[in-house]
Amino acid sequence: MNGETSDAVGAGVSTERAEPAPLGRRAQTKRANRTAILDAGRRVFAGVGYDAATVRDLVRESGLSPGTFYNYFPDKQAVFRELVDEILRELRPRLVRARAESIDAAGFVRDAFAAAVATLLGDPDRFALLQRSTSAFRSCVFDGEQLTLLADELRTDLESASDAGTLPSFPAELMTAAMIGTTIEVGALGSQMGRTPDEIATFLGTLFLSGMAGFVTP
Amino acid sequence: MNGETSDAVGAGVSTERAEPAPLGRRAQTKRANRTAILDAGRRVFAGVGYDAATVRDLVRESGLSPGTFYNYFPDKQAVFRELVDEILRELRPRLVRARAESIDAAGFVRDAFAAAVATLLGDPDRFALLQRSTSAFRSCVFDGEQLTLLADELRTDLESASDAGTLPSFPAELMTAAMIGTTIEVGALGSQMGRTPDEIATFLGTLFLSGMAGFVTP
DNA sequence: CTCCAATCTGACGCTGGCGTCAACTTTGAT
DNA sequence: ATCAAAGTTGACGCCAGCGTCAGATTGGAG
Repeated sequence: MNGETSDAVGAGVSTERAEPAPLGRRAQTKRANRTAILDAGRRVFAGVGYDAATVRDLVRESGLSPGTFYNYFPDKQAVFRELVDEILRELRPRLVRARAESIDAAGFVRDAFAAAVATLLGDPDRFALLQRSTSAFRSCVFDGEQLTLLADELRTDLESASDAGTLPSFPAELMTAAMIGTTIEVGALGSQMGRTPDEIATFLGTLFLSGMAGFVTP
Repeated sequence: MNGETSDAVGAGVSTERAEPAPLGRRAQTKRANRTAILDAGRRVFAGVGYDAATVRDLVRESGLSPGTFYNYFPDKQAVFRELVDEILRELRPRLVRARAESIDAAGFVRDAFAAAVATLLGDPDRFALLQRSTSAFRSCVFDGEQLTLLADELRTDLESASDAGTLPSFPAELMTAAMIGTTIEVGALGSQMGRTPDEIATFLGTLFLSGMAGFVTP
């Protein structure tokens, strides 16, 4: 609890470092509370689904009180959004990496699905959230910026692959929609019927890879 | 579930004919009220979506009163279920016909998607309902018997086509899930981005037809 | 140690939607 | 024309969940 108040000293330092715990008790609980609410969100949304969940559920589960909740988030949607954003922020770089590391189009398609499925279905709570709140997930996802970015990146990749002749030419927007939508859909249904993430990813990869081949090149 | 009370009279007649209006005033309003509620449901669900809709909305829109509503349906879910069932009851025979009339696997796949898309997206209210209540639609659909039947028929067809060698062999359950899910998904997203039902159906047909080819035959 | 500001708390009032039911209207049989 | 049964009506009581705010608590600067 000091580090920075002594301005003379910190002059050139600080702003970058966040590690050595210059965290005051205040900031600590603040962080802890926020985390508690988000954790509660993960559990509650995974448990009863977004629609059925109430702010009170989150409050109860977080161990805080209603007033405090509203100090951190304006409503349950904000919590949900944050959770979804978190997932997408994790997914995006994974997809970028899958693209960068794969040598051909086939590899890219397969690896991208593998990354997506791993990210979305890897963790049990996340999986449950996806299963029980598909629609909320979808609408949150579609008006947030993360998915727009993700979809843009994907579409761009698809288009440049098409242009380069590596992949045939198809309606990129529809294909993007299909890939994202089908992943969510088959992910949920597939795991409901007991398929492993690997099986699901392989299935999706095969389906889309060949599916794309069905479109005539320009 | 009605029209039979006039047992003495109808002796030889009735059950088949519904036209000549042997309908008492009583039965007439009964039918009219039920219809009014279902119509209200179509409009309301299409307008604000299932989750946001309230029984009061249905009541208001139908022009009846709360008490009357509860004479016909126990809650809004029952109304929604009925509407969904209606759609599926229409879809099922269309799919059967598509299969019967098509000469090869390619035709079957394309025609089936065309039929599905036409049924689901043909009517504006239906389209809106699908767009705004995807999740409710999905869950209603998945615990109702109609989709089970539909999915079973589809899976059976796919499996026998696989066995006959007309189509390659693939995980039929996953493929079924993918086809149904992707249709809903791409249908909603595609129409949101202004694609016509035809374009959507063609896209889906092409994607899946070639997609299936990617799986090795046994 | 003192004290202000930041933060937490939970009881409170409010809203909106739910399902009911006693009173009323309509139907159709006699 | 009469009347019982069927059906309709909407005001009513109820309750879950919301967001707030006055007062209690806590952190940390002096």
